[in-house]
Amino acid sequence: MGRNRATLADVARKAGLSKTAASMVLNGREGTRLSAEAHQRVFAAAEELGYRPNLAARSLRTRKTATIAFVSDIVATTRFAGDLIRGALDAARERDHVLLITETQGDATFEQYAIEAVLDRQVDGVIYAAMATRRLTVPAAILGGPVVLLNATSPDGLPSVVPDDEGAGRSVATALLELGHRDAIALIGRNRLKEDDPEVSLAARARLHGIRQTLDEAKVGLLAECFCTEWLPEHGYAATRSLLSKPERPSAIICMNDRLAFGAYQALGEAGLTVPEDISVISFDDDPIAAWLRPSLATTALPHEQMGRRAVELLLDGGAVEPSLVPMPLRRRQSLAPPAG
Amino acid sequence: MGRNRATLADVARKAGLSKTAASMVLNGREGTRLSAEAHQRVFAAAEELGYRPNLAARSLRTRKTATIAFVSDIVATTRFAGDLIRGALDAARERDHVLLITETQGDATFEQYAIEAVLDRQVDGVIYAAMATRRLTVPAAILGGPVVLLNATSPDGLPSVVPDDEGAGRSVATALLELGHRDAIALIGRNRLKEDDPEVSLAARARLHGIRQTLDEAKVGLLAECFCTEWLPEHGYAATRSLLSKPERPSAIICMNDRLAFGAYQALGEAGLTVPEDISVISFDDDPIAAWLRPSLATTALPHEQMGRRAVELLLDGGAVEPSLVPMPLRRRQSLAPPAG
DNA sequence: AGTGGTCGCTAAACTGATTTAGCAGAGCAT
DNA sequence: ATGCTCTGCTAAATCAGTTTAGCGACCACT
Repeated sequence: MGRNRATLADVARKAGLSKTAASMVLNGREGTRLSAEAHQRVFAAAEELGYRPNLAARSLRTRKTATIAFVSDIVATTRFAGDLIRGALDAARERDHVLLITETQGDATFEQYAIEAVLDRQVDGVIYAAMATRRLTVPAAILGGPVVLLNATSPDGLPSVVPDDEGAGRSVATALLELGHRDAIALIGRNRLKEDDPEVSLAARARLHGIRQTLDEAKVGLLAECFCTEWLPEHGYAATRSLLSKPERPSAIICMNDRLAFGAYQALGEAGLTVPEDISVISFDDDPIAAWLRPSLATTALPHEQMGRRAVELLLDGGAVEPSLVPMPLRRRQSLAPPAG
Repeated sequence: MGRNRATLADVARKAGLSKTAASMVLNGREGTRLSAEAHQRVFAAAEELGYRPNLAARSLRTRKTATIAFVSDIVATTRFAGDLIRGALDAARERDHVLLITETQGDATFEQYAIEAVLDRQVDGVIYAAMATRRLTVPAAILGGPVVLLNATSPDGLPSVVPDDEGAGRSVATALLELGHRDAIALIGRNRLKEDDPEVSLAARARLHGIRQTLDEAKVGLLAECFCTEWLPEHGYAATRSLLSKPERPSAIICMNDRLAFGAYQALGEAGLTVPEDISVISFDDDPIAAWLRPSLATTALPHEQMGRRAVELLLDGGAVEPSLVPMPLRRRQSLAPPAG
């Protein structure tokens, strides 16, 4: 790769100047006293030779690589990871940086390896990303340089970027209240583990808190709360069936994520109920399926692209120490309507 | 990042030997005549200092960075990209390599920039990935070194890795024939653009060809073929409705991808038909939704993880010049049954 | 005439590794 | 005693940049 690239020495020779002069001109150093003509000659020579600096050589001296490590537990299993990466990629490009991506698969050995691999390559900083919003402890090895936590927080008070799940909870509840839903709102997706262990999830508790807070303020109580061991369609399906077997039918269902809502749709369809005429449904995440469902599903979007972007900004431009909360926009879609009759 | 790292000189000093000796011992060079005791001392010193070589310095000399560029058009918009990357990441790790990921967003300027950025960093090779299987022309700039095309082919005969869509077409048709479906099989997702322009898609034509070939051999003809301008749920929905409006009802539907099938499910549900008792459905891709649908959707899986892996193997280990076809396994699920009565 | 300052530029050191060329000493034969 | 080979190791060059220190020419001022 990159055989026959012109070097700085080549440029200097062609311009009839020293490497020093060429280096200074090309780096646009202030305060140098090189003549305008020298500038011309260097630029012309560089242009003509198609000169591009060898960043390995440069970083040996400057200890800057213009490279950021993106270390995450799992990139593949969620379709959100791509957005996180894309946002980071965009922001990095704008700052002339590039991303070295590694995955730990939640395995300590792999993690150790991944971190050594990126540190050996002298990255300028590390974005340590989790695929589920949670609290975690950062491996000591990366604390030697700038670190930003992405979709995670840590007890060490490192800079971090997380979605505003509590705000999303408020948006969801507010949307239903505004439509006139009151005491017939059901919630699907309660989960003790997710709610109580911040190392498993921060989202569950925050979403619940946001919902509760808003409903409390309106003096409205939940009609029912269904617990689910996982947030998968089959659990949403089962929860909805159990919900419908009770005497009081809900006017609206809040699902803790879109996959649960997907299951809920299936159960509602089988029960002959139509969304939103009989029951409104709203949820969290804005998974691609939310827009594909019939009727399309109202949900609050995980702002993953924004978050990835923000992480790079924090890392390179510095900024706030307290967790950076990225708002989750509400996507109003067809699954919302005022309560029936 | 990485302040205070011990250098080779530190190790040599501590071992009471020269940098040369230390370098040779640590690299396990054959044919050197350093004593067993010298080996001991170097290893001990390196261990004690926690020495890790500075790869920027090494690669300046060796012109190897143990880094691969992964350049793709779009990583974010498809949930498959993650699998492609994960496979590549795994294979790279096994070979002590790391991935530098960039995205071109299909924009020529960004592409130019991305390629310069990775070449400046002296990557050992480039994986050039497309998110839709298609034919493309590789930018000349990366032809100076090893290149592998991932999910794409090029007219230049570069090594490439693509899914075996034709084989998938045969699997799908065979599965239906084995269940006893004959002349009442409908196909949803014909698309002239995708079928005729290899720069748009290679999958559509190959899938169609595989299906046709198998049906022809069994002397079976398609009951109907629906064209769709895009392969999205709404188009599958519309196509299925038009299909059901005709007098002859199909016993099975082949959808060109899972999103079309998702739309088909919705239309079938509304028409009061049940899958698979009334109509079998089978498709391509193995999108996560395929397993979430009720009944779960039989489909042929895009082997993205395998493909990512294969690309790295081809790049680093060398190998076949003709396109490497990765099989698409058939996922037999609940949406298949023998034709009704 | 000597001193000091500015201008325009360069030599050489430096980054941290690998690699080439070769040196000192021991052992052996002549 | 000399020459030769082999052993065990090292000095120095090299990779492609950045950075420090400073050199020679010219001018102005006392």
